[in-house]
Amino acid sequence: MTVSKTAEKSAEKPAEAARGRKDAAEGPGEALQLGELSEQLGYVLKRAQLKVFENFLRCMASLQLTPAQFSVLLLVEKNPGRNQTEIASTLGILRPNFVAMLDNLESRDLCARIRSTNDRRSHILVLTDKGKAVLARAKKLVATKHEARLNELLGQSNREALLGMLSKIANEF
Amino acid sequence: MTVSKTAEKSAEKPAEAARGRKDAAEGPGEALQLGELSEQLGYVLKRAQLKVFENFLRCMASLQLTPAQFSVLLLVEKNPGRNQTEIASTLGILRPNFVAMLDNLESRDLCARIRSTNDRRSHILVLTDKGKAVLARAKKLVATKHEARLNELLGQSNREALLGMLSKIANEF
DNA sequence: GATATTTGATATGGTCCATAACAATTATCA
DNA sequence: TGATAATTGTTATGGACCATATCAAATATC
Repeated sequence: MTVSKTAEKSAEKPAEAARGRKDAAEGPGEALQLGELSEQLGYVLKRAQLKVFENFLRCMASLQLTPAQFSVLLLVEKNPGRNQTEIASTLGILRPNFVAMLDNLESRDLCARIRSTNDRRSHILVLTDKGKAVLARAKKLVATKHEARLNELLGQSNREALLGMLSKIANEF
Repeated sequence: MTVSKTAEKSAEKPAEAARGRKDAAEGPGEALQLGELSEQLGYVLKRAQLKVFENFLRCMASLQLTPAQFSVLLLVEKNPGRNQTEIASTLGILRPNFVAMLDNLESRDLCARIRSTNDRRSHILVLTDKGKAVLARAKKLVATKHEARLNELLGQSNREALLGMLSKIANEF
């Protein structure tokens, strides 16, 4: 069995795992030198992203929503009446991979596919009432538990600066 | 056939893909609203990370090094004589998954496993001469093509601030 | 009306991540 | 000392995510 979406274990905390065994027996001085690694933006970026997702999953454990699912619900709420192709591609999800994702959300009655009358090929996406309610609760959890923790760690203005720089990288790099 | 590590196509540029088809026929106004999504740190963080890795792979195309492989070479160079468990866990790689990675690097004669004389269970890791040479070239490519581009985009001081905040998240979140 | 395109879907394969289990070796301690 | 436990590298395996090819139905194009 594997840990499902809501992973709790995460099996390897980078720095801590390296220590912890030999140290007790051989003394303190066995920690590896990260060296230039800690200056590599890609490396640190990846590490930070994993931590943030991990925390997001913990905060959302009660609602069982992954970051990707949360983003779909947000986007459908903001843009009701769009079809699968539009929603998927805006999120960078390939259409084939979006099918199973929607199957999941639809089976949990969070969103619904509706055959379009204009174009009977496409499925219009909308949130169900339950979907809207769950999303509302999810937003609150994210705001009070997740983003709040980041503000606490970085400070409000730093957090905004960080967001700005990341957006710049995401859009202009 | 799939595109190997050095992906060039990347199949879905989030925002651009959504437009591009209907637009030409139906006019401009069909872009989806990202809404609160663009304020979600996790979302933007993930997007930025993908862009950075993508650029890294392009810069390293001539050396065929992935970010993960680069990090292994860097760490082994900085900490010669450590065994697989130590190197892997410092990088957050699980030992079983590290085996194939080392098989690859070793088959390309970039690093070598040496049976330890102290503990004949463990394999000491070192860079080969070729490994050192390749790593040196890799560092130059990263500095001149990859990190330079980031400096250009963000500015030196912003880039450092970004790195600091990401480190904080990676270590203290 | 013949041909091409788009949409949602299926099948499939690759990569990465995580767990269980094993043989060889070493550590522990009764 | 010798039985038991723990560690190292490894294999096997399965899940999650990503990417491509292909399909039938519907629509667009010419």
